[in-house]
Amino acid sequence: MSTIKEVARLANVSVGTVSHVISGSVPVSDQLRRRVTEAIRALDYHPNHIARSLKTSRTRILGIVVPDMTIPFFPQVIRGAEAAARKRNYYLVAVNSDDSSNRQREVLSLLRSQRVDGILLVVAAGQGSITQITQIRQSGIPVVCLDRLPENISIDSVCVDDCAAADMGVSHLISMGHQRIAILTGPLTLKNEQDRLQGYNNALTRAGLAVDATLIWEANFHQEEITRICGEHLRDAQRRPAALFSTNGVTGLGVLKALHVCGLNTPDEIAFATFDELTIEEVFRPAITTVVQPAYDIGHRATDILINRIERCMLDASTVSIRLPATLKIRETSLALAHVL
Amino acid sequence: MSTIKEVARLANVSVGTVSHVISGSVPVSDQLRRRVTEAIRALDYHPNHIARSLKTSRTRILGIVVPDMTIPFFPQVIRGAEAAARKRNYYLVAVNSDDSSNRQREVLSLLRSQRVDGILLVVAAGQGSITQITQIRQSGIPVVCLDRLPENISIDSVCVDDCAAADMGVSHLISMGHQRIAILTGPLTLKNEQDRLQGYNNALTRAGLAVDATLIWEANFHQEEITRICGEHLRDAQRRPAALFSTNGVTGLGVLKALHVCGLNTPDEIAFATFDELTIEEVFRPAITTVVQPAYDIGHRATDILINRIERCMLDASTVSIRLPATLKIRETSLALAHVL
DNA sequence: CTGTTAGCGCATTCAT
DNA sequence: ATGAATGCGCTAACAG
Repeated sequence: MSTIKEVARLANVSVGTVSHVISGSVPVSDQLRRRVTEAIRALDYHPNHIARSLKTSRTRILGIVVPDMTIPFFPQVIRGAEAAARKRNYYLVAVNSDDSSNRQREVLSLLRSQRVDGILLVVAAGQGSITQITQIRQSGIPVVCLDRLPENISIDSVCVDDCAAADMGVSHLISMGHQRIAILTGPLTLKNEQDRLQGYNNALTRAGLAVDATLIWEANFHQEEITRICGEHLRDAQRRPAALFSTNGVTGLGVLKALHVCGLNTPDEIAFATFDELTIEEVFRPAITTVVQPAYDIGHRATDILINRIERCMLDASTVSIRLPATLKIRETSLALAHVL
Repeated sequence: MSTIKEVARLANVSVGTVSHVISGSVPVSDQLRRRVTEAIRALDYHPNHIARSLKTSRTRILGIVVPDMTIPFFPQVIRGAEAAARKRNYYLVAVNSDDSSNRQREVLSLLRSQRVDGILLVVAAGQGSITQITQIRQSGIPVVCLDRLPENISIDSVCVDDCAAADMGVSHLISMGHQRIAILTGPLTLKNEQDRLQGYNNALTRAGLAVDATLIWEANFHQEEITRICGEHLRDAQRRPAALFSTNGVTGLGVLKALHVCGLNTPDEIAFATFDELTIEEVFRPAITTVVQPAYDIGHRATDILINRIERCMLDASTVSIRLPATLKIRETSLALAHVL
């Protein structure tokens, strides 16, 4: 790897001049500029960002931490963030936290050690995120939270309007004639899961339906457990709800697996709607009624806010909390039951 | 952000000593060690990797470049790579190339400028990758190619045994009684698409079936175009094949969309098998017969080889080419046609 | 075992 | 408009 010094020697100028033509911050005569660019090409010179960052203490790199990139929602968020970063001349690196607070601590530490200019964070499900976030911010690195918001901390954030989105989905099920509607949530330690549950409550209440605690099923993010938990509730035909709403893609998939295990058909035997697209609805059956989050936009907006913070355009602005609307895609699984019609 | 100097001052030792306790490479007395670790905690000190790397010219960071993280195959590869990297105390950052040679040049340049210790590359579909790879290797950064292999260059690589995998899928269709079998490929400029086509040819030939050029359909990676191309071929009922094999997940999805547009049912009107899982087969219909690649393993193996190269365990070893076997998941879409039975 | 110091590659004053 | 010199934070050699 050639250095700026070698370029300077070949072009027969000083390192300062090379630096100037690269940064463009100081005028350089055409002749020297040409000599320098030629030398750069000849040596296949790539400026050492490491050295540059050590000097400037800025890396133009953003980090994004997500629980698990194999959950389809997150790559979309990342793509949105990447696009926004690119537009403003930043790069984005993505890492997984495995939804583990400990691993999250590790990757955040990595990002700090790498001196990324800012961090986009989808917090892990466990405890301890607040301390981690506080430390990072104290060290001067801006953090924006996406999708999942930590509680008891004032921080820039971008996510869907969870309460309204769940309300919309459940209200739709109600409008299709269903009354006994169950909800399968992720861990309720997560604020956004709580909010989605709240939306469910709101929708029922507004429709004059009683909220039945036995129809609120809390799960986690482990596929087998979700399926087991859901299956247990569905087994008893007497108690079985007319419709089921799940608050995220992972639990949604668990619902489908549980229905499959129990030999239940949707929508004939039970209606179903979920947060997050589970598959390509055009070509696969059942076509699932879905509350679709603007994943790309969430990533994009969050990144814009983050870069604003970094570049001090928003130094004294108070916390920004963006709540984006979700979209309801009505499909087959929420059709009214035959015997209700 | 505190520095090693501040830690040294607070612990009342020299910076050298602090460095020694952090690296563990040089013995330090228990007393000083304790003082130092306390100071580190007190100051919430995070070593500046930037400065360290400038000194050591090693970053312990690996980069992986994939065409598009939203294609489910790639996150799995990345996870495998991440796990392998973590085991050997490296970190992994992932970036997208958008399957564009130009963008690939940009991100590779970024990775070089960041001085990553090694690069995992799934080459973009267009031309120009070879020059890019050659330059990187000349600069001393090891590169391992995954999934897609560039031609005319000797380089470490890990991918599925494309020819055998396609052969397996097509042979299965033949064994189900199909004779007129079409293949929908991605761009044949890609070596692995060529190999998969070769596997198709081999399977037909071995079965004594003629290879019909009008049944070889070449597409690209653009969803709408794939659907259009496939739809055009399927429209004519006279010429329609009995079965269709697609060589990757993106074209596979295009097939399903085209079938949907044409109102064709699989397997009743046309059998179908594809490379790569398109959805969660347990719960969605149609359940598609699939050639499943060991995506996680591909990432894992490639990363191991890369780190071996980096750490010189394999300095003079010749090029390593790993070919992993695929698995055939036989499901509904490849059932024999009713009128054939 | 512990302290001192040179220098990694670059951006940035400050001279000229 | 160009060049020379300084130091970012750290590691590794060396000295003690």
